[in-house]
Amino acid sequence: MKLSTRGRYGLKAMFQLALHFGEGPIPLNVIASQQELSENYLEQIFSVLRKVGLVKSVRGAQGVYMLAKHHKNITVGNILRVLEGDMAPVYCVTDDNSSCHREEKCVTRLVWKKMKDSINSVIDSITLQDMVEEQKEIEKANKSVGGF
Amino acid sequence: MKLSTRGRYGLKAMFQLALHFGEGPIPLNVIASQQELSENYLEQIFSVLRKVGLVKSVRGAQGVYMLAKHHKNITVGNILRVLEGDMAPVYCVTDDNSSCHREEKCVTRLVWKKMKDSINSVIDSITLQDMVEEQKEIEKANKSVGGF
DNA sequence: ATGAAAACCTAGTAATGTGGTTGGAATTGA
DNA sequence: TCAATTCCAACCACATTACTAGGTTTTCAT
Repeated sequence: MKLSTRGRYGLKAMFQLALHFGEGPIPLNVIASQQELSENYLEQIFSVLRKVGLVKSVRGAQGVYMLAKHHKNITVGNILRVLEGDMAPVYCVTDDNSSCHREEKCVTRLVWKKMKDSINSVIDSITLQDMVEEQKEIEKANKSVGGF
Repeated sequence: MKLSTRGRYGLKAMFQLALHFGEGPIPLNVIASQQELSENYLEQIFSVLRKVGLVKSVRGAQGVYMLAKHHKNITVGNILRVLEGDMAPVYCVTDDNSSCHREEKCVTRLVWKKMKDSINSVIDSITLQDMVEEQKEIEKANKSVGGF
């Protein structure tokens, strides 16, 4: 029951983009080195994010990535579902479930359903903007106690 | 972000034990064939469940497994945490987290924490008894519409 | 124009985890 | 005593993960 690196790296990188939203877009190698990730690997992740319209890119020298829309309109759920697939604990409660002939009569399925709904309700309620604001709070708190 | 078969099979099997709580214990091969699972594989799962005290066993011919305590006192969370490990979406919010030098200052960590808490709150709120009662409800509903 | 820097793309690959199987030993009721 | 069952340890094939490698394309700066 663990997320893969795709979801983890992807969210972290998107959060970085959101943090520097006003200050112009960022090339990928900067994000990669900030987060100590492989640039090539992060590229693959961003390729997916771009194709679903969560980020935009500018090609060529001085090329960059940027959020495709305001970070208040991007939720953690948007990102994770793209990178991890349907956020369901078992396949029989995914959106594209074709299997599971027992369907409704299965009580364990109800349990999985509750887990799924709970997970999605959390990740859909957190936007990148929420995270940015939280970050600013933390920085402020640290500064007021003398930093570090 | 999927459960492994261990968690899925384990919960289903424990649910079977709970369903037949009054009617005496059940040998593993019965459960295995009911759920169409490998008996040997299920044994490995029950070995773990026994060692943590969720089930008891009787050895020898006519050997059986039974719940170690009343099914109202066993939650889905009890079972899943044993079979899947800490139900956290990433390692940095597991109980035995030794890594993650950033610790408190990390906003994404707060997101993972919320996911973890949400998941655990769901699975800890459902007991095997709840599932048994739900099953009885379903059966009753089916019967009253003419069965099948 | 040209070179460098970046996005973009595809294939391969080592390590790890998953989901078992195999084959037995120990225990005990009939 | 034998058959049924729990118990145990090792092994194994396959899939997935988390990359790396090595390019192609695009575009800016000079």
